[in-house]
Amino acid sequence: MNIQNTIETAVKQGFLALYNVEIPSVEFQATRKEFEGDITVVVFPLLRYKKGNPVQIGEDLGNYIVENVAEITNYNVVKGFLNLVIDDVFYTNFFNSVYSDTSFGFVTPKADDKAIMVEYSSPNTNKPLHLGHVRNNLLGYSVAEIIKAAGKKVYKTQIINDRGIHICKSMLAWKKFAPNGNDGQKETPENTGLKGDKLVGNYYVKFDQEYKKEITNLIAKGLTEEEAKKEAPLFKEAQQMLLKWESGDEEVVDLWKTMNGWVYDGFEVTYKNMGVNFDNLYYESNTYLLGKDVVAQGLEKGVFYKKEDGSVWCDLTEDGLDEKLVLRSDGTAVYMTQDICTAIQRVKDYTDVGGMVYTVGNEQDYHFQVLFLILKKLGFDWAKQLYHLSYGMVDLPSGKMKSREGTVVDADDLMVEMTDTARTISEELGKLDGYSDAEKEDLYKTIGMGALKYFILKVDPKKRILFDPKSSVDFQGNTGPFIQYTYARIQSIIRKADFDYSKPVTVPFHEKEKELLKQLELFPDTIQQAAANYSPAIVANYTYDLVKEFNSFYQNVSILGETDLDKKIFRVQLAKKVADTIKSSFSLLGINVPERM
RNA sequence: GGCUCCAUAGUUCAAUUGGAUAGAAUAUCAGAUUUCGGCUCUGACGGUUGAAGGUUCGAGUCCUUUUGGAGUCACCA
Repeated sequence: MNIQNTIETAVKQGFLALYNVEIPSVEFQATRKEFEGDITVVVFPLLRYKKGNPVQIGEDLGNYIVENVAEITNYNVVKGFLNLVIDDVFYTNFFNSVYSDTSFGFVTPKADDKAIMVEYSSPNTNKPLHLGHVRNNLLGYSVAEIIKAAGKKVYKTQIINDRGIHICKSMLAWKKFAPNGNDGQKETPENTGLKGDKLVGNYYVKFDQEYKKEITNLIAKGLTEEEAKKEAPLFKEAQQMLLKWESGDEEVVDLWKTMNGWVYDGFEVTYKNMGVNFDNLYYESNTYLLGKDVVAQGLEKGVFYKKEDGSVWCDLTEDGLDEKLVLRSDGTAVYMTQDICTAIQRVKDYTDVGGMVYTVGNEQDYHFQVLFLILKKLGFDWAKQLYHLSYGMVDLPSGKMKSREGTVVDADDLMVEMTDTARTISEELGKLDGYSDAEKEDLYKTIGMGALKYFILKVDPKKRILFDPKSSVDFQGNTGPFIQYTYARIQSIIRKADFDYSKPVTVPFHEKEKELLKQLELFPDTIQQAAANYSPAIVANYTYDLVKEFNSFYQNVSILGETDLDKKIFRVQLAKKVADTIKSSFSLLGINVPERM
């Protein structure tokens, strides 16, 4: 039973005993450092149930709690804030009970609990991943890990947009414009050494360039821009290709398979470097034809209605939204319909799924609002547990990223750049004697990726990020490497602690030790809070606070230099627990920690 | 134009979801340590929380109005 619950019960009992009034809940906060005490009961809200002077009520409650709760030794009241002092014994017990708990803060899911499916990444297969995808991947992966740690079963998934006109553009451009590679054949990843997604991406850009030329020519011949866009031969050809693909034309489908294969190989490398993974994949080419059933179902239930031209709509005007098309007049499905079906399909495939999280940029806020509402109207019980993990754009100082114009920060390039920066800095410090080259490279990657991931994840998801590749990623202050550094330093201490420090001890606390213990105690609650808010930023900021608290302790207190054996043991244990907690909480962000750096 | 989101120190971010004197980092300046690991620590400087009203014991947070920025409003995905 945690201390807060104990006090809450006591406050309720106290209120009943003193004023004969029942209260439903009690509000807590951590006591501010300038006041004496460890936990604070906010008295003001209680005035609703018992009119009176908040200070007097605080005094009464304080008295009652000190008398009735063993762990509380003292109290004071400032305005309407009742500060309670928690006995050291409580913290000693707390520490000894979690010290060797390797899953401290993590909750194991119950067998019959519903699972959550977390979708993220979901790229198009016509271009490489860029900085925007990096934010998406890091967020999605991290939120999945956090929800898992908070006690829910999680499936990580993505839907791959592998069909549509955009794919045909790359295919067509490759077919028409690809020069021959080293072996005399048309360019492939094998004969050029290019990463598959890069190669395909180049042809997507190529298409756009040639297309623009055609448009310009047509406009010069007197067409309007609108007309030119539709009449350009390349565009018409791409449309033809899509029709062929849809009718299962063998040549087109083969090319599509080949080129998508290149892209998947390329993506796999990027995902591996980024440290993210998926439990299953959905392909739009498999799901885009689903839908007729759902439309029929919706019509039957009266959720959808048919217009004269045969198109099917969902009227959401009562909920303050628009009418939404779910089936074109020619009988084909739109994006929304596919999303409805994919959601339903997932629950069919994984029957324990009770909710879903969609990691998609905030430009689709409206889309998901509509999607969730329609699913609710269709009467699925899991529709209440849908969440759109919406995040802001990642901007560059030079302006928006546009993949067609090539003004993007490529994910692979970015990761290489981060690793290089880490290498430069680490080599200057030169603390890596005895490390093999491979170990060093591994470490540089850990640090570089740590910097990148922490930089992106520490910010609230819905805020936009301004990313300056040159100066934004720092290695000092509130950064990943700063935290990794602290971890490595603790490991150094542990390596040097060549005595048996395994036994539980009871020692009087140094002020800094108590602060650290308080911070450690917050960890389980932090995970729950981060899960409830779908926010890795909460975990990141917690870790930073923990590290700051540790550094303050480290500066003020000697660990291995302590002469009292029990104190020395406790300090090593405490340092170790802090390191373990850094490691756990960083694992929730997908960040590794080095033993040395 | 309708709807949604954002705005906090020069800069990058916090603020326990309505709680105490709005906190960190960075940059700048001053100091401590020179030892478990050097990227550690302490302090100073820095704010009318975009603006104006309102709600209440109490507002960065909620409501109204307003300014600026972004997104969205396709038989595109």
